[in-house]
Amino acid sequence: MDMTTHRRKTPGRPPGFDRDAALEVALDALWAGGYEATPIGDLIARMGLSRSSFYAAFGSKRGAMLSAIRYYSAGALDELRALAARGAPPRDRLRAMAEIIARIDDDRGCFIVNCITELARRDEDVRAIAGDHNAALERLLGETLGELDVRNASTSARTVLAASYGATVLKTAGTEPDSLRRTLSDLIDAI
Amino acid sequence: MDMTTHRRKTPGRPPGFDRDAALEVALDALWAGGYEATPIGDLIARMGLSRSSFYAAFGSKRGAMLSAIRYYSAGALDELRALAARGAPPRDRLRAMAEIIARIDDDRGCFIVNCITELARRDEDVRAIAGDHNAALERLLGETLGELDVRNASTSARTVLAASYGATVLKTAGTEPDSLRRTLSDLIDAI
DNA sequence: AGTGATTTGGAACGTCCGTTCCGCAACATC
DNA sequence: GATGTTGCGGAACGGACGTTCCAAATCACT
Repeated sequence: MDMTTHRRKTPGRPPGFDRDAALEVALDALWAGGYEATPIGDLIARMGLSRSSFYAAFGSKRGAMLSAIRYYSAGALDELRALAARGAPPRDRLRAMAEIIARIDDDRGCFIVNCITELARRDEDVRAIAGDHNAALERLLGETLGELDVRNASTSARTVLAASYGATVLKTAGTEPDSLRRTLSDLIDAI
Repeated sequence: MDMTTHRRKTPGRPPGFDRDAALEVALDALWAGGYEATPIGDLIARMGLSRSSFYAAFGSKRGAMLSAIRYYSAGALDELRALAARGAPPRDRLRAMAEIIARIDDDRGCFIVNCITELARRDEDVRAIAGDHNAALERLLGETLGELDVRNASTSARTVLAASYGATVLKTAGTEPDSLRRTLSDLIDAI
């Protein structure tokens, strides 16, 4: 049966900030500083909102972190899907995808990798989100690899993913980005 | 010319703990909990020494962390050198080395990888130690790869290292260890 | 304009952190 | 046994942390 009563939209004062814009700033800060090492005061200040608004919107520091991870994952997957759908030769696309996954051009490393190593062991929600993200990456790489005549695309996909994640780590420890780009490129050529 | 004065050994009360034993406990705790998330109180309690002794021995939490990283690096390199010197076929040795590097059987991941992603960006000493460690790993893998007739052993060494580090990360996020063992094994077979 | 729901700014809270400090105990040396 | 040096136990410190709370401000809707 239909509700005959008039459905009101939310009354009261509307929020004075864009949630996604704030989330992007939060991602930036947490990405650069890490979870534990980023005080919530700095986070809130950079987001440009008050403590009340922050806690109303995200519930807790951990809540903001989880939202930031989901936000990053969605953005990265979009970027990679667009890359995978291009008309370039499969190996060229794979190279570009690997470099995006490894964040070769960003000196903060891969946010997902950072989250996994810092949090996934003690936070099952982080682990679940990261696991889904990794599975999606593997699937995406596997699809592009499938366009080549390789014996088993899905096995190679995991290899490329692992090498990309490892490259991120090596880069953070000082290995030259160009050198790692070559490493990933050579691996993809060898498949 | 000789010192005619009698050289005394250190007077006063000798320490009541073994520095290396304490360091091993510190490594265990920091490995399991991470740097920021491990309170120094827990650390000291598990080490079984008083705050005074801790600060006399390591100077600070960061000092203990740096010592723990060096301790881990030395131990891991010893383990790998012993493995590399075995009489088994090169690829078998490489498989064993990759699994040690990736810490496939330890659910805390690779301590060096954890340190890199959490600390290396903001701590140049950590970055330097980790960089040296990675270079040593690459050299060790390259030597064993050199026993095979591969085109360029050093390039492949970096690939194996990156894949091992990536495997550690994937495992922490939930990927099955056996599956990753196979991934690393396949990669080494394909070289 | 009045009403009610919601956001906002900022003070305040209790807790936990890493580190320092000090009096006493323990040991080597003479 | 006396002396000098070091290690030890534990209280104490200042500051920073994540979170809560409340009065005032703001807006949608009548």
